[in-house]
Amino acid sequence: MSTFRGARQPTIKEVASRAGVSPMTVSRTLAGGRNVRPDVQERVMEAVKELGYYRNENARSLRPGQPSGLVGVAITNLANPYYGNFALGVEEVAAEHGRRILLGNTGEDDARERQLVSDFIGRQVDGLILVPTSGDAEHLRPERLGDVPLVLASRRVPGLEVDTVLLDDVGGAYRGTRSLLDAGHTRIGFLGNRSSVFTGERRYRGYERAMLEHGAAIDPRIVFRDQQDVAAAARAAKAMFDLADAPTAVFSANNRNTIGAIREIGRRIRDGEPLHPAVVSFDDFELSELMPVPVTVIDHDARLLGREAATLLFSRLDGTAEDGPRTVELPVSIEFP
Amino acid sequence: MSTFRGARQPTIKEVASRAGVSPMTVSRTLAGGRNVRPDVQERVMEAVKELGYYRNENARSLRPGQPSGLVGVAITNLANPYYGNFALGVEEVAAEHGRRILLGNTGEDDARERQLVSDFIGRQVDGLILVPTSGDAEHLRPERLGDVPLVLASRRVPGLEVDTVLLDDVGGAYRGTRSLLDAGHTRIGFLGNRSSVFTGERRYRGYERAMLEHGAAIDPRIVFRDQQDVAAAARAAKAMFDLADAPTAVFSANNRNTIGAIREIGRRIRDGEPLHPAVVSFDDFELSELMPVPVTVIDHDARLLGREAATLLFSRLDGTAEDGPRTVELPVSIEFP
DNA sequence: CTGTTAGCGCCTTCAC
DNA sequence: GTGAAGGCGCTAACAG
Repeated sequence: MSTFRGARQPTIKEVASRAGVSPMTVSRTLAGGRNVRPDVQERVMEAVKELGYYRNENARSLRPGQPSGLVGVAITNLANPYYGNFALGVEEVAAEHGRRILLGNTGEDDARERQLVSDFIGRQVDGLILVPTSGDAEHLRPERLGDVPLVLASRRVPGLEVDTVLLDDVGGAYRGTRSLLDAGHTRIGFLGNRSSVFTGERRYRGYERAMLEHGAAIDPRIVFRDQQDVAAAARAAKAMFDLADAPTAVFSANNRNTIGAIREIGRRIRDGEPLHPAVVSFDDFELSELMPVPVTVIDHDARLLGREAATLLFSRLDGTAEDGPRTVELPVSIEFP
Repeated sequence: MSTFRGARQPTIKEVASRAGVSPMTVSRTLAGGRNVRPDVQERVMEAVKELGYYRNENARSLRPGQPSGLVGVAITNLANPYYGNFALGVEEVAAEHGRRILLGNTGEDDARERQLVSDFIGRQVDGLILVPTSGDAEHLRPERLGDVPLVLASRRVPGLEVDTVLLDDVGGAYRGTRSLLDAGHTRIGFLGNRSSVFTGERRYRGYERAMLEHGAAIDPRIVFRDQQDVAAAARAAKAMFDLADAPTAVFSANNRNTIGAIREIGRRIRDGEPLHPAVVSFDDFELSELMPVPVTVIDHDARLLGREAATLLFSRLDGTAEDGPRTVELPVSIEFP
């Protein structure tokens, strides 16, 4: 029972000898058949089929200047449906351009991100798409990447000027908070990410701006900015509603916080508490219309974000792109209950 | 503004000449440094750093018998959080084994699956993990794959005997349906996938077995087996509840059908209909505890399924595996409301 | 301990 | 319209 040595694939030589031609003729046939007699092409294709031959793409891309046809994609958390959709968008556009994606999950770990990126470079990717973990920019500088084009998605990296696709975090959070203020709420709690997370910071800024503009006070006791998962969010919501002067409305900066908050609110309602806060959620979730409290959703399209990132990358690869780094900010839409 | 030609990476030769040694010494150093003087190693590593050199993995794996370190993964729908988690599980185990994944989305399209698989083979993947679209087995036969090991996940392909990871679909559906019967329901509707989808068929079988065993009649008018998305599921649920003799409980064979059914039920309840069916859902979903009707969930771990698939594959690659094709069937757990 | 040779699979370039 | 030579980046095998 010896170690599996990697099945040997048939090579162009074997196809050639089977078809009674030289490897060059096989190569030319596979490249479209220019300057190869039709009957010879036919013999070649037959040999290809019989042997189950597939052209070795790795050997092909060995030649300098030959693209590998690979795009390296590193995201923070594939378990989050949002990033699944993002990856799908990237994959779709890559496929449309005849490229394949190498996918890695960073889990918000800087070291893992570095490791993935260098591996991708070692595999000769034509480009990189990255949802960066809030870290330093050193390992992402163009010269460190051997000038492989890089597109950032969802978040920026401080000090790194590259093509970027973002959501309108600030505007969405502003408008969401605004809708609560317009409905008469002034005591509005905030649930969100660590401020070190780019989107966490931006969404807080939108909340803050709306509050200040309206002359509403921001009470630090109902601002919770450190929840990265549902359980933590539920605990924060509990602390918020345990206050004597609990908020009458909650702005939640992302899906995870929304689920946690609503879980806590639902629990209290089932326990008979006379609690009916309005909720605004950045990020959509399914069945939001069936929640025990009305939920306003700030919706956006992760798949589109992925498509935009890939489009940006390929425009760079095709040389269609202008020179400077570009930023695309996708709009969000507000859906009232 | 010419086309971007793929940034040329520094090669082992450049590192060698910079460090004043031969390429072999660089190669040896990078391979761990056996038989290289420490001070020379240091010089080499310095040159590597200065030049930003990354070993070209594609060139490396050109050598026959050398694994590429790549695993091809094709799934049906990355937008489905279930498969996002599955992909994550595969990625994790692959990373633990120092492998990277090439990810493709088939969208339940046979042609696309064939295309992806041949591309993966052309890129010299060491193995394949596939959630097959219910199609034929021809293009997946070992000889067509150049004997690259293949693991199927979630579904089987008729006539293809390979390593497979499945859920206990039949048992889960049986127990779920059984719990409804035990609660006194006998008129139980079924919502599910096309029977051509492997899991759709298996889950129906579990439902059917429980019903027949209990002596409950299966009324074709409340069995809907052709819904692949939420909208279709909601329509099916509507048809079901529009009947004069509507069911008192619903068994839903997957997440998409559950969401559709509950959306429809919620709508009717809001409209004042005196409707309170019990629901059993194969597949978990968030906030199921807050639904307007009690939902029993047949839960399972997609990420674990991915991990198992990858584990099966790597045991094959390491030669640890026994000979015959193996099937792993993961248990499901039932969570009552 | 280090270097030279040769060859992996493919394709550009140059003959014929 | 076809083939032979050579080289892409890397490393086993064989010197020294």
